[in-house]
Amino acid sequence: MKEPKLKEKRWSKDIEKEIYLKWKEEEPYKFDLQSENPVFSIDTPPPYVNMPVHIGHVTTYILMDMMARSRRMLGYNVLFPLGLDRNGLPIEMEAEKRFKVSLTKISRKEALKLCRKILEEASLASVESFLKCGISFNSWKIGPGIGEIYLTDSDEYRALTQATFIELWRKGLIYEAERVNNFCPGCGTTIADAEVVYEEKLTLFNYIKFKVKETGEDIVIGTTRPELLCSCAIILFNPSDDRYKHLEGKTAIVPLYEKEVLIKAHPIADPEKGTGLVMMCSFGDLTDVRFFREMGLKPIIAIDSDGRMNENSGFLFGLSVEEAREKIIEELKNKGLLVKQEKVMHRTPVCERSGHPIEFIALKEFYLKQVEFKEDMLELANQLNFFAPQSRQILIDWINSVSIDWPISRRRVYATEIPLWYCKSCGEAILPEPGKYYQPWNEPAPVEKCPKCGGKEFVGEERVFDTWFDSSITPLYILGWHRPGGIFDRVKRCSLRPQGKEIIRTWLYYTLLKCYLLTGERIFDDVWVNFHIVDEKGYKMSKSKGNVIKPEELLDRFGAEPIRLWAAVEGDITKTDFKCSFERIGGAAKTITKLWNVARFISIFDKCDKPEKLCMLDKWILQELNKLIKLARKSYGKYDFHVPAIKLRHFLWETFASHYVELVKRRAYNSEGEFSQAEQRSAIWTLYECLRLMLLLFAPILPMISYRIYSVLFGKDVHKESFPSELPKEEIPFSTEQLIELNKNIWKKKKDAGISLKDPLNKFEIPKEFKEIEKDLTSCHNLREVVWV
RNA sequence: GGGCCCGUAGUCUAGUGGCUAUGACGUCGCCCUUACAAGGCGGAGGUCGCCGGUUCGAUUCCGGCCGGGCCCACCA
Repeated sequence: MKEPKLKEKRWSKDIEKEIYLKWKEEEPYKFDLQSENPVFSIDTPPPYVNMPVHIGHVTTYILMDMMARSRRMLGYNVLFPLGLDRNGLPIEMEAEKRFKVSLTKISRKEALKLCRKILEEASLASVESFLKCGISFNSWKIGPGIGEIYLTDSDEYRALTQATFIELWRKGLIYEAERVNNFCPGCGTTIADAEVVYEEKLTLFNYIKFKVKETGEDIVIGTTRPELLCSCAIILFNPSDDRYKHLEGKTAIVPLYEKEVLIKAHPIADPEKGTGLVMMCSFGDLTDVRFFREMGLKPIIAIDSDGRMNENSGFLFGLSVEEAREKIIEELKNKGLLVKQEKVMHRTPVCERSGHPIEFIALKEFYLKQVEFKEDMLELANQLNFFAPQSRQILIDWINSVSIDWPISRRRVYATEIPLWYCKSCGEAILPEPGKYYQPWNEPAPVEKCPKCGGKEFVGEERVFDTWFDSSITPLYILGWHRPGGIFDRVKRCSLRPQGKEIIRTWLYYTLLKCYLLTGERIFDDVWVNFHIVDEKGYKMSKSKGNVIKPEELLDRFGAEPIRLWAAVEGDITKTDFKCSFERIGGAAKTITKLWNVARFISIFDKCDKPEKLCMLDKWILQELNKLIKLARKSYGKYDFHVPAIKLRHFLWETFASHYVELVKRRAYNSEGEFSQAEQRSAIWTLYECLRLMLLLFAPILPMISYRIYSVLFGKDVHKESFPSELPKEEIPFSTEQLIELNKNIWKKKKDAGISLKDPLNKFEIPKEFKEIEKDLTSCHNLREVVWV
């Protein structure tokens, strides 16, 4: 027997390693600035550097890689860069935890030093995992070039963030205002609505006794925020609530503080809630804010920007909100003013990053106008192609819910600085020229004299940007907008934004908004929105649940190709979550082995040229494969790898391996000389041709195994080949189903007769449609006599 | 309270107004048949969530319900 040209007995992650290290070294997927081909650009989500890579990242980047690889084979010049997010609170929070300091309480330079330390230590684990997965990023080097790995805290990136601010400022789209907004005491900064999430928390609903001044009667008010008693401005009941009609216009006395407040009917009070009486405090939530504004009530601010109670709260002064709540409850209890307490589940607004409950505090912040652009944003949302189409609605719902402009300034340290200085004498804001990275707190103003008053002294702005203000320009950055050598002017927009559905209201929305305000157009053609990877039981993976599956663990156990096949075969992640199951990934690994074995078998034969005329059986299998070529071309273009992967796998195991290979084997060997040389050549050529086409179809999904087999057997890089076009149509006298049925019948008959598959069968009836493949049939099944029917 | 999505064998999944509902994993039985036992062959397993309607005919279209997930909203 001949030696297979594929030496290794089976596929292994060691072979994978050889290949990805070679790719890392040679960078075969480098973005080609000279190419004339149409550009296909992918705005890859930049993962946070200091967080461990989640299996969800790995899976979605694998799917993005399939998109990149298939577009390359379809003739596009693909821009597929990796970015790493290094700005903002996650870094700062880790620094605070690790070094046990509050970054806002130490010197700014010191604080930045600690953050840089965290960043230095943050291993490039994510980069390493992506490499092992065979992801075809343009480059593995960090740098400013188009396609290179970019860091969101690099001077280049921050300079661009600042340039966008300067431009938006000049367009009059940014203003500063003091208004009550979401404030996270944990982070010590204002945050946007998009960063607020709600958590069901068990809270005590406290029933507190007030006295009515005029009648001396007691009334009872339920509240979850007793610590705000000092800021109580009015007490409301519903106009339809007969229990309290007699209280209209009377005065209540706030317990402990002995302050007098009005009692009034107002539809905002719900008779069903608590006792039907509600106290309005400044501020328990944003409704209160609105209410105070509408009623012209003067708010009493009880919580300061450090999250502690201020002098207005009297005996609670200096306590944190939680401490204050405990203390005041204690005090109310002691004085017999607390009637009862109920435990209620309460939807509490918390900060998405720190998990700290939100307070409502007025601070001066910069805002980017967005409310007046809602209609434009809805229009953009309708112009985009969403994959899956249902995801569009999530964006539309969010746009419709926008009610205030976007607060973009933050009182933190490790983020892009707001590039502004102020004249010390007249307060005029001084804007620098765009194009450079500025640190106003650390460097002199860009002007000598104030253009307004001629003053010569300036003070630098200390606030920084919301991280989303940085993240919302990734497409502009990767396309090199406003950058020499960039391709933005040529391509105008980014082809594809792939991202998770949980960041539609932040990353997608803000990117569309900002790029629209800057360029006047939609920045993407397509948006691909993915669901998530959950554990085997369907629960979200989290550290606290201890159900996190690390990608490294999977890569170690299976290698990348089985994970990649699983990612395609498991389901449609734009419509549903994937359950991560070792069993299923292991199942995918079998297909990798099968592909390897099939190729190894074919590699036994010496490749030959295409014969003049192909045998009917060979024409048939090529027509079968042609169906897959058609399907894959269509589906890959729509980012659907699921259906083609399933069909490809089935073709490989069933149609090709079980039926075609079994039937053609003896003709390919032709060890007894029963076939002509032309017939033998037809078999061998077709085996190779099928393998070649299968590898081309599999290449975007299984890049490493297809790369290896293709280079050994065909001497070329499969990823530099064009995607196969449809084959010319041939008439086949029998159907695939008929043929499979026929084979199965013969196998079954032999089995029932208790004879071996290679034993002869004396008489067998075969439909005459198969006449043209008679020799293959009789030889394969060892049929002595065929009765044609 | 409003909205969106989902519901097909133990698990995952394809699919369509019409043949006996697709395929995989798992499971059971038999088999080392010379590429592959990480294999081959064969079998079991389903009222396509429930109830109505449209239709000659519904898993598919429509309405309602139940179950699951997500998002939004002023429940103090």
